[in-house]
Amino acid sequence: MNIYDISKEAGVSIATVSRVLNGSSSVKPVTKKKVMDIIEKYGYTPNAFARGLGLNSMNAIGIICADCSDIYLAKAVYYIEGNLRAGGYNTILACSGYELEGKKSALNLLLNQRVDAVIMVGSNFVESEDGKNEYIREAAKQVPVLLLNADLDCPNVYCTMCDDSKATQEAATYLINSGKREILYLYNSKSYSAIKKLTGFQTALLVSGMDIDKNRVLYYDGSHEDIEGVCDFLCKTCSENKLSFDSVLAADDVLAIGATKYAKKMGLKVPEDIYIIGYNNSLLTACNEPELSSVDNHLETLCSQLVKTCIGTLNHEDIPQKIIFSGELIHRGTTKHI
Amino acid sequence: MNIYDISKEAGVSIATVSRVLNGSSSVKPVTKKKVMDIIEKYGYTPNAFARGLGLNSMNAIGIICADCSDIYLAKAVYYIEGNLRAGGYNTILACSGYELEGKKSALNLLLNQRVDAVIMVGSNFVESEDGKNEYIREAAKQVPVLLLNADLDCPNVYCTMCDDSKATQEAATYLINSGKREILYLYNSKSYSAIKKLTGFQTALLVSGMDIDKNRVLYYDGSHEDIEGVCDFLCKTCSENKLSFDSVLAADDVLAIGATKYAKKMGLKVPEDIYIIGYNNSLLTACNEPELSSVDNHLETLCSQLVKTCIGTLNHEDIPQKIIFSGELIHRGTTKHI
DNA sequence: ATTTTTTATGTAAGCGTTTTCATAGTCGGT
DNA sequence: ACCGACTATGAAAACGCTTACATAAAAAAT
Repeated sequence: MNIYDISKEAGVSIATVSRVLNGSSSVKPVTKKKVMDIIEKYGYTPNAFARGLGLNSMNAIGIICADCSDIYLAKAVYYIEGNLRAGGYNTILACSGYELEGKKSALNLLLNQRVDAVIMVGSNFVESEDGKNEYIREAAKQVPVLLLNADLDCPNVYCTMCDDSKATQEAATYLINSGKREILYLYNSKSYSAIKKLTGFQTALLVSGMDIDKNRVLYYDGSHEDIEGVCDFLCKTCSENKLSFDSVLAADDVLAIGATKYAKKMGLKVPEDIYIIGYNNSLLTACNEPELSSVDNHLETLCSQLVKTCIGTLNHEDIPQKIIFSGELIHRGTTKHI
Repeated sequence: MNIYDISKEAGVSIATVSRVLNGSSSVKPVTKKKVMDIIEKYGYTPNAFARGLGLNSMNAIGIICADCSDIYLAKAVYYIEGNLRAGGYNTILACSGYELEGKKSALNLLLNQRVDAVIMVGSNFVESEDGKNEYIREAAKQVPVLLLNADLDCPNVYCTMCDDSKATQEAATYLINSGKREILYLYNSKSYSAIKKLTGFQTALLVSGMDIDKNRVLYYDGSHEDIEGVCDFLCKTCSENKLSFDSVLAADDVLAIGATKYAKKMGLKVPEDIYIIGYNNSLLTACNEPELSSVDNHLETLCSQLVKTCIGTLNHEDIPQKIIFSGELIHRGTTKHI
């Protein structure tokens, strides 16, 4: 069943059928109805390949994320997919892993599929070391590239992000204002955005006239999901360095929950003895005991804006290259809000 | 840059270039190298649409899931995507929501994209009421349909699943053998598979000569992620019905964690006073306190097998229509293993 | 009534592959 | 040296659509 069959049955040319399908130029209402009826009768749908060949577009957007099973990235993919679908676009998904090679090959895969644009989900896509971002610049020469929670100056690259630096700074400032003086900062990534969060933390300390104690800035090198691993890591590191702290600011909820476990193991009471703040405000916050205070970065809004930007550029609208939202500290049981 | 440009530069016909690209029939090694060199020189990649038109396949598989931000479904999507990519297939993702209409339209979307096969992720895709599964049967007339954790008898539909009924029965039997007599069963879906789990639970009771107390089989109608909601629901329902129980078997980790919250709220000690068992063995088990015992259904194995089946059918291999794995109760802090 | 403008439709040329069929070239066997 | 059997290659059709251009029909203007 192809466009010829339809045109034959309707007694019109294939051009007319095509016009009906695309609703583009003018077709007499009578003709339109006649064609529509036949189309419905046979349940005909145009061949996407042929259409793609003609239009050089498949109405598909590629999404790359490192790991779509990550609780935070999965949410992002979900929101983005929904918005894209609502906008008439399909979503081609590629998970790349966290290594550069994987990212490059996932990107090539999508470009070969002739996606109309590429959305890269997650701060881990922009490296602090700029040379490593060359592959993104290359891709941007072919199609618009949209970054979620990452920042890269490059033509045809559009960034939608939360100001993680500011949000982290605010969270840290809250801890300081609550009288905390021994804040442990926990992070698990060295992406551009991770570095910015760290900077935000340090800025808060400096602004308050506090020293930055390098021992209290810990990088956890394990799996992004391994809560037990975080706890063990803290046990080991803290006993080795005889490290104490009165609060934890984590770059991620998993880290924060690991820290909660550790604190309890040490016999500390949360939040009486120690405050703990996570980041992402994920489902996990509800599992913790007490429930985890966490920085919310309005993921749903970010994603909806990102897709708007995406579709906007595809329609050749004039679109700002960077859109920055603010984060917000959500107070729960692991901090006492004054 | 298209196949003509390559052929011209290499001084051969486009047919030869095509043959080199597809590695199909015989091409003289010298010619092959010559063509390859030119292809690499220009970084040429064939146009996916044109190829799709010719082959009537884009090497893409459609994945439908209700909600790819669900912690369990996201994992499934992740494993499937990885396996598909390793097998040379792309993944087109469509999230359908839990309503029938959404499922139908997501499916149509994918079929219009001319995917080579459709993978439906999640037990919620097969309804107990068989009429509602007609759209799956229709789809199966066009392309192979692969179901993860769902069961449907239909030509060209292939099911890969965990025997949830048996696994649930085993978990319940464990509780009974541990001396529990007032087991609360908690569930939140009425999919085919959810019903089978419930049946497994009931079978365990019957086999042990226990009565099925309908009051202790609770259906939670709220969001799949709302731990607090589950807790509230239990507070309300249990106080209304003056319900007590000495153990909880939940169809899902979120439900189980909600139950843990409730138990603690009531002043019960876990596991001393009450045992709790979840289902899916997700990341959440590690957040609970004590850590949640949960039924693992070997998702990674399921997914890898499902993709094997998928690629097998596409290669017209002889493939069994149903593959059933066993689940396994993983013991952690919410049960005392004897 | 005639000319001009507008609207509706058809014709045919791409789009970039794959693949069938035909043909030229190569090689071993006689 | 010649024939048959392969092997390597090319020419061209097919895939199903979009769209620029051409044209016929209808409407508006004179």
